[in-house]
Amino acid sequence: MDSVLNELVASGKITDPQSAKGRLMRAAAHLFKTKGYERTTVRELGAAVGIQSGSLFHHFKSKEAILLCVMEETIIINIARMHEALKHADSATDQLLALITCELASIHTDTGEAMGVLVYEWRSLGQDKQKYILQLRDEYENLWLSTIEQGKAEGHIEHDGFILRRLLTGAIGWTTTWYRPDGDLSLEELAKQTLLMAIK
Amino acid sequence: MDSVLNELVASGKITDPQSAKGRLMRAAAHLFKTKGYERTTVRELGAAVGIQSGSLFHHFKSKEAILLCVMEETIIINIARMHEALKHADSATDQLLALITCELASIHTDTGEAMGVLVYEWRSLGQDKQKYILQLRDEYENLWLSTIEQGKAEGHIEHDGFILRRLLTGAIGWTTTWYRPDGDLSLEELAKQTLLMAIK
DNA sequence: CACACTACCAAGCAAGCGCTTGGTTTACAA
DNA sequence: TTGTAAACCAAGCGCTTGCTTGGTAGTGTG
Repeated sequence: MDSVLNELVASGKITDPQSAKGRLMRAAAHLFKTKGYERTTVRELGAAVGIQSGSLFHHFKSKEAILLCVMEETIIINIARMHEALKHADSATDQLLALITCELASIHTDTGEAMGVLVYEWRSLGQDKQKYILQLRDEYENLWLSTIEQGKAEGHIEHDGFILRRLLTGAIGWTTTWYRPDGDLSLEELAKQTLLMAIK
Repeated sequence: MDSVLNELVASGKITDPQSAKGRLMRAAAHLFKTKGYERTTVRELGAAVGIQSGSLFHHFKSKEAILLCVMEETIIINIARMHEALKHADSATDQLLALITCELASIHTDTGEAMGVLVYEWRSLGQDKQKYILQLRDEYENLWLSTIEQGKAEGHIEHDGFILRRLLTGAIGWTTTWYRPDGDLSLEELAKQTLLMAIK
């Protein structure tokens, strides 16, 4: 299962989560998410994976490089997963639900902490790195926009496409602050309620 | 005009924006919003208002106290403005539109930068201070929830109340990243499009 | 065995941080 | 004119930060 991830690892586009580097990145995502990038020290980072702070710089050339790597791989994984999800949906409404579900899953399953970092810590990147990440995001966003336009063509959507996407981005992203996957509300039900905002 | 603000200043609940302390807080809100709290140094803060870094500590006992003060006063102002806005709306739909407009205005007019700080920098507060701010927020949130419940009673809302409020919080809050008040889209039109997500 | 390479440690440097201190200027009231 | 308090400056302290350095085990290869 999770053939999408396996394929990305096999093709070398993503660090193997089992490797030392992969474990470090997961620990970094956790600390960056819960404490914030700036408030996380390299000493904490090292302690989290059981090595000295200086040894981090054998794997990454700087603390910022760790952040960038976490962000970069997270986007790549979720673009791939989204493409996969779209394959199995037919109508525009189904596709929109698939995108919503996919984005909610990206926030609340394995890549959840990294997604939080991606959204809330981008200011800690240098300008050129910000641009690079933004470029990757564009590819992701275009998947959304074309699906929404299709929904308008089919008459299920009233909103302006750009505005709707942005409102949904906020609504979905914010769930990171309140939604708990192990609570009463299922991810599917949450996705349905979110879809309800988008269609007539 | 802006009698709400004037009254709060007159009653001593809010720092006079004209005073030295008020100017410092505005500068702090600007820097905290654009650079983030942790990446803003007391030296920058001082330079922004034309004093030495050490002199800041004549007005505030710590850097964190500045952050807390910015957040606290921002909530107080916007709770007051929201109460005022609700007075002039009749139906639940009108009231909801009023709340949406009010929250959008809080983000995109005078308190905008401070609101951004409130939303994105709360982790930089110590635990006890976080609780205090959260408490203030509860008062604000209750205004929303009771309005939404009224909308359900009148049959204009399908969503679960808590979920809808949270989705709207995200959708509205996220506008800080993309909406420009001086662009083509008016704040009223944006409010309408947001309302459109909430009602049938 | 010799060599190379990866992964790490122990120690610490230079810079920047929040904040303190002791003293000076300014404003205003008695 | 003198006294008092607020507002500020110049200097720097003590600490933490990201990162560097020189060296050492462990592992695989010819």
